[in-house]
Amino acid sequence: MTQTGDLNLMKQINKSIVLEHVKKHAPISRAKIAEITGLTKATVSTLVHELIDSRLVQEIGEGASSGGRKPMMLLFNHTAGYAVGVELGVGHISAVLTDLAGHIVEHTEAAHSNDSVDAVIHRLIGCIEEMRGRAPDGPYGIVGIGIGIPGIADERGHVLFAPNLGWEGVPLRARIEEHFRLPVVIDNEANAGALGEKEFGAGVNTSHLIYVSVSSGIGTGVIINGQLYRGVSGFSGEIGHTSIEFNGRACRCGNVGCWELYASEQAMLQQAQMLPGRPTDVAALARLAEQDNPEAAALLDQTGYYLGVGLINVINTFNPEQIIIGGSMVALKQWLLPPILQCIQQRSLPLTRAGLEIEFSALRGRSTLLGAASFAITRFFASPKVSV
Amino acid sequence: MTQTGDLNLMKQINKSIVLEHVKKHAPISRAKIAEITGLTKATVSTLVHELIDSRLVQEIGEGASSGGRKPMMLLFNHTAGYAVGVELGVGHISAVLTDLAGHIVEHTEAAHSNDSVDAVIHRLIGCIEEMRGRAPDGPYGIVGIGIGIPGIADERGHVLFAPNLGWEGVPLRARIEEHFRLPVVIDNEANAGALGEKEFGAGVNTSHLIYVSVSSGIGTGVIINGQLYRGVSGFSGEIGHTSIEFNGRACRCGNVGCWELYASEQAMLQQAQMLPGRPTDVAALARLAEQDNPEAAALLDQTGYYLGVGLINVINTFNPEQIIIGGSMVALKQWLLPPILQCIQQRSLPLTRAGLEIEFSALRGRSTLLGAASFAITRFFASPKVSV
DNA sequence: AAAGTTTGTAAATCGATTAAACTAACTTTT
DNA sequence: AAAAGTTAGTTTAATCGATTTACAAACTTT
Repeated sequence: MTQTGDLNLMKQINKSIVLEHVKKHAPISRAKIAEITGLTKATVSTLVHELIDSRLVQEIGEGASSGGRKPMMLLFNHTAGYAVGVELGVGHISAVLTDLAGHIVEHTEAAHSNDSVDAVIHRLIGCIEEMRGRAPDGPYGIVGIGIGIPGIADERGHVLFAPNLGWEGVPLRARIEEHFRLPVVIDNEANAGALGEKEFGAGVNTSHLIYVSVSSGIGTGVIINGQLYRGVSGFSGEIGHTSIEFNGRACRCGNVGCWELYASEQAMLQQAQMLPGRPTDVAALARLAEQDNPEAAALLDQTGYYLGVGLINVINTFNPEQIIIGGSMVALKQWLLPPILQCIQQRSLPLTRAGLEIEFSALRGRSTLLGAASFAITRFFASPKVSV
Repeated sequence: MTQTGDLNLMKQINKSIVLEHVKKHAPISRAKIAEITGLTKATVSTLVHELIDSRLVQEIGEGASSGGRKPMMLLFNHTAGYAVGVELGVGHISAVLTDLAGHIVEHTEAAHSNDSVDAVIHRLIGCIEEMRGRAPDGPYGIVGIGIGIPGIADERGHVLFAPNLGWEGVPLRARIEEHFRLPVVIDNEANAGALGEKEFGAGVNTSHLIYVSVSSGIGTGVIINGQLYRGVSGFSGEIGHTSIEFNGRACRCGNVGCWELYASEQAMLQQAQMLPGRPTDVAALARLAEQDNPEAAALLDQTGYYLGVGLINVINTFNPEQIIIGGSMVALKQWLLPPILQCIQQRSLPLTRAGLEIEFSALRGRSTLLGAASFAITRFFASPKVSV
């Protein structure tokens, strides 16, 4: 049973094209949509009418005339529904409530002691319930829940492997869906981060981007042709565990000389123990660097170099349009970016480098949360019920 | 001007679904196609009628009854047209003529002295002309020409960079199209090889595969969701130039410790100079290994190990369904595969490794040629003129 | 020989887009 | 200020491909 072409598919395609244009070029008139999409004015008119009926689009009033009848301007009704985005960390849970445009309207945080799976899920449900309770009314209410996890999930929403949580084979989606009776999407935190950047962050205009989340480890999310690439079993993007030194130290993953053994926050802070004051977190190290401590500067320089080494591999592998660096190391941008750029300048192919943007996340640690919410929103628009 | 949904698109989708099924499940009846695609019998009937009219499908006779009227069996008419596939090597040109199913019906080879771009193109045109001249008659004649090059081409068919040929900025597609007045597709030889394996080789049932061509260098072709991934500017898959030792030897690409400095044929043969008889090619080394020479065995073991080290990076990056190793090293499969598998067994994540197939090309050096032909065939079926 | 199956076509219907005409509302020109 | 020209959006009829339903043809099984 392949996906065949029928009138239904046709309408679905055109309707989502129209909505996409309203979202992207708002405020916009029906005539303008017809002009830039190539659809006829009549088609756009009927589709817009249906979108207004389903409360996803609003007429906002007349726009300025350009020598004829004034156009009626259209807006995406981003408050027609809300999504919950959750980041499940080690010892920590964050959750946000966003509208359909990814604007955060509520947020909450909680610690968890990570003692048992049930206890963590209980806390998780608590956070989500809080967000649900604070959601404003809207025609669609809460459209879904997205959860970013520090590990791998399969398409059924089972957490296959989350070493830092100590989880293996936890049917998380089923557990949450059972409680809330809402669609739930589970995915890796780096994948969520990548999607967050693509939808609401530095990557809105990019279709080939790699998101590199540098925190205690290094996680990566790969977006190709505007879509997350998950690999055949959801394991793609374990670039943190590619080797940059085949005779290097053994990693707990089984490989040797993994990138994250050199360039992660953990690797850096380990080295930082030899520095004055023994900084134990990024902020402390940043303070030290601000005081022009030469050893701190050298350590940051070296970490940037290691990041660059791995990024060159990413560049030569994917030839991406954009690389976005997220995670806790974003705070060190001013010290890390120069050595990263220098390393890439020296070692990468000029033609591959051309047109490549390397940026730090501008979402200030919320890329994963927004990406998780985006999972739910995307699923909402893809569902046949709304059939946009 | 986006691609919108209209009746034309609808028909195009369904028609290619029908043709795809005829190709894949031939011989097959109209009723069976309707059953497995979900299209109605009437729709299948009219589409098949049009495909027969355009000579792409044939009725081959009645099949066995399963308790009712006998079905009329359909076949893809693979001799309706022919494609030329060319491999442009360093000092060497190969060309094949294939039918629309990728069966090789003619082939030729030629040497070139690589003295000037014009001289090489002249030779190239000669080979293609020979293939064209030997092509049987068919309703569509020669549908196109595909050329695999040892370098990078952009979407206009300009050879941007081919260091081993010494080419830079050669408008190869324009030159060949001008001469033959036929559609020409230019792409990297590894990309062609990947497509060849996907269409006609070990990867026919796979949608996420990585083709690794190990010859003098290491080239890679990445197929994701059944499609070649080319990167934003055509440079994806330079995995041969990812570093596996960040303090290693400098590579001519500008990077350091590149995989191909360790695991390519060239790297191996360089080491082989210390062996008895100083083997200068793969065949000579194979002979030495067959005589149970321990140093040769050790060298092959080491090369397999290096290949494995890089393949683990590929696996952790892409989580592919299949990895196909091609190129001149295929002849050494019996010595290389064990150390490769051992290395992967030891160092890769069990869950990522699960279900992964690692194979050597079974197309015996013709994956690039077949892939090149496949470029032309794919373009033929995608062209609006045929509008399958 | 009758009943049941399966294949493939034919005729009528449906539904979404399109093309063309039209109304509405505005600006510019005379 | 009236006339002419522009632009926005709707209405109406036409088109076209898939679907639904019906049916004829050609089998096998009972």
